[in-house]
Amino acid sequence: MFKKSIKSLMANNNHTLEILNVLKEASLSGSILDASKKLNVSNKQFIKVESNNIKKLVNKESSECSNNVTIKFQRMLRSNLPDTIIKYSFFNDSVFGPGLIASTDSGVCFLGFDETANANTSSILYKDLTKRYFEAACFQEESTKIHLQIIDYLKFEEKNKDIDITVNILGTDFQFEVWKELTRIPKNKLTTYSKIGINIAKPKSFRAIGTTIGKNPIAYFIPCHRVISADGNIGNFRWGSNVKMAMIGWESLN
DNA sequence: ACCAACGCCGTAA
DNA sequence: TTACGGCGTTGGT
Repeated sequence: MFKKSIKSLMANNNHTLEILNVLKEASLSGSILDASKKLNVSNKQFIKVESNNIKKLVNKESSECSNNVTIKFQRMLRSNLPDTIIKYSFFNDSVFGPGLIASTDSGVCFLGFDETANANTSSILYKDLTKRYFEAACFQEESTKIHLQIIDYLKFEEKNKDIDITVNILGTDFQFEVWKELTRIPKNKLTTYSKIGINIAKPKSFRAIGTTIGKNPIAYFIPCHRVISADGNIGNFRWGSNVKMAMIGWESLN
């Protein structure tokens, strides 16, 4: 169904709204990630969004659309990690594809996606988790309540559902400052790396902000996908531009 | 403690 | 498109 639309997009010079229409069609058939993959893989242009439309999104007045996600930050100390147990679960059926979620007794410590549908212990996700918290003991545990709740949420079967999540993560002062700032970006709005810098009173730190956002341990809920390049390109994304595009597209529709 | 290298950048040419 | 400045973090001495 959306294959046809994608072809016509390739013929024209596609713009954001057209891309989003394709994503919309795709989401109706339950495969927004597949559509994003096709958009991205077939033509690099498809991840470049047209400047007027992106301007609209970036400069959109907040917040006619409020967040329905509330994040509480619980700081993890590296020195406690040897005594920490981390439980992790793989999942396969979120709107944004397969992924990995992990938590300690105090909160969620990791959430990532893998567009290559390779969510298992040989995946980049598992390597990231175990490298990040290498001192801790990690166990696979599929029935962890918070995991089930979040995996269920990521199917988005219920519209505009509220959710509160406590995250228990490792980071420097600067990193926490940046990640907290991300949670202040309203849903359905985009911003840029440099604007984040201005907001945290470090206007020249945009390069470091990119690095920090790339280390965001909790994908989607700490919404690093809402940050794009100042030139209107969608920018990079640790879990792949396809997933980023899918998230932006999804939020613009919901 | 020091320094080099790196990364979801920005912008000038 | 390319090049380079600038900024925190990291991993090597």
